[in-house]
Amino acid sequence: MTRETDARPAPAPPPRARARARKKAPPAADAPTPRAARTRRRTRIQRENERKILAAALDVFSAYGFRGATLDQIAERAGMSKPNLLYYFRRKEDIREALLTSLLDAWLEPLRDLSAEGDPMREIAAYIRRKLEMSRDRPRESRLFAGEIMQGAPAMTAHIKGELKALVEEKAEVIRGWARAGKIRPVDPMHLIFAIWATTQHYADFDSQVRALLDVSPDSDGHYHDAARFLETLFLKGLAPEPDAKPHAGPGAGPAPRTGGAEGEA
Amino acid sequence: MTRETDARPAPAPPPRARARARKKAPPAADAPTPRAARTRRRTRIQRENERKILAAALDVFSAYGFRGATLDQIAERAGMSKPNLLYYFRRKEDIREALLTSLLDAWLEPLRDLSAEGDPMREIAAYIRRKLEMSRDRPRESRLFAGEIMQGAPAMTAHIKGELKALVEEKAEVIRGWARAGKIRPVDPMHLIFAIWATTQHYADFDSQVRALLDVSPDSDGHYHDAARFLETLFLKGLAPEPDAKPHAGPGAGPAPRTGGAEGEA
DNA sequence: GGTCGCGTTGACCGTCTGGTCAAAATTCAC
DNA sequence: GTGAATTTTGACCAGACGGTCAACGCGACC
Repeated sequence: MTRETDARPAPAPPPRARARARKKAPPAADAPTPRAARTRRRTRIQRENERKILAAALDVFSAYGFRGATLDQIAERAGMSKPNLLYYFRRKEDIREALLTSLLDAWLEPLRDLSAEGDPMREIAAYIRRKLEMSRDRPRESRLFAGEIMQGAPAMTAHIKGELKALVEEKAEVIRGWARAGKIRPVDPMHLIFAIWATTQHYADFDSQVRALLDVSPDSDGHYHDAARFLETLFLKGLAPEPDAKPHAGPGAGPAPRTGGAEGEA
Repeated sequence: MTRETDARPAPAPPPRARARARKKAPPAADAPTPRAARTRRRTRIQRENERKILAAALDVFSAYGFRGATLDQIAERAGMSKPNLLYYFRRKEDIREALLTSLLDAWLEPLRDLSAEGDPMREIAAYIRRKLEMSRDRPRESRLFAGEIMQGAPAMTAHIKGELKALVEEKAEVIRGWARAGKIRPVDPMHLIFAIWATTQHYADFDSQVRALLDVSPDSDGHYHDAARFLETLFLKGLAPEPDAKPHAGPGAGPAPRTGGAEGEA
């Protein structure tokens, strides 16, 4: 299976230069910009409608996936006609791009806040708590990203290999530092981060299953409390340094080996 | 957002009883069975082609999601024409159903093997190991189920509320028994199971992200070794009973409570 | 070697869907 | 108020997609 973007014969862009009498040459020939972006200045209406569209797209994409969502659905939910929607975003793909980009930053905020200065255990506990709150309060975002990545992240590889990777590596180094200092058990920080993502986002991404198995109604949040308790126990006890932990006094315990997470590993 | 199955205006089944001269009354009027199922006996060819179709569907559904997959794609991958495919499964939806049902059992096998008789820590470690191996060796299945559940599990609610729930509750009771016996830290067993699912399946479902962040090429499995080490540490240390754990001396604190099926459970 | 049920297919159909276009409606600065 | 710029829309389009149908193999058994 190829994976890749949406891979498929490709809808073959309708012969853009359709033979229909092209009265006046289009301003920018084949401009890939939506008409709205070609105005003198960014208007209030533009900002508002773009916001409405992205909000609607979040709803629809997160519920049905990119391919499963239709422009009509998004347009309706945004309270406008499809051609109008396409006045602001020339292609469905552009909506996806804009949506992902606009949400990614906020999504990574909790990890960004993980501070080398704080107490390791407290920092990790806070990170878990915040991630879990995000699953509870913003499940659509979680599912949106999950869906994207599951399809091979066609529209996100750049973000992942760029900002995300940089951030994750930075924080992995922080965690490694804590381990060297004997503040936490020496574990592979990358896999620790994955585990925190997986366990917390699980409650948003697989919400329907969680609720079915726990007998929680769709309008209750009760189980998040238990989840928080469990996860805090698991990670804090799982990461607590051994009682006899020795702060690794390596000769010039300088900058740790570059990532890979494999210290004495592999 | 409604969620539900694929929710949407519904493709309005093409007027089945199209006015085209209906020469002879159809055998079963409006039979919902594929033609292949109406033969006297199940032939070798039937078994073979159904297998091919389900194999192809697993590839395609897991890569593009149900809505994203097309019958043409599945047919091509199964090495047959679309009408031929529809000779074996009358509707796309039927393929989904058959596929999910045929895979669910094997998917739950590792949990089924979690035995009340074994040593708790060893049992849990084995479960994690097997789940991780499944992510590595059968990522398509993982993504297939993940995609289904993320969309609200339209075609799986029965399975989830039925077999899965029964199994999970049975095993939760086993874990509860271990906790009562002081063999593991007293934790919410449901959330423990979720955490194991989440952390292990993460490596299949979010494979593309994991590889990008870890710099692992698509044809390498190396990182699964580190993942296994990390997860084993996390869960075993996280669940290890406190040193001063007292085995909850119930009346006749004999051999660990039978467990097996749900004891005091619904 | 005929025949009868199983298996396969090319040609189609109706609908959906992403996207276009020309023109009408609205807004806004002056 | 008015004219230019911006916004909105109804009517369309072409390709994709799920599904149907009549008819044509085909092979196994007599």
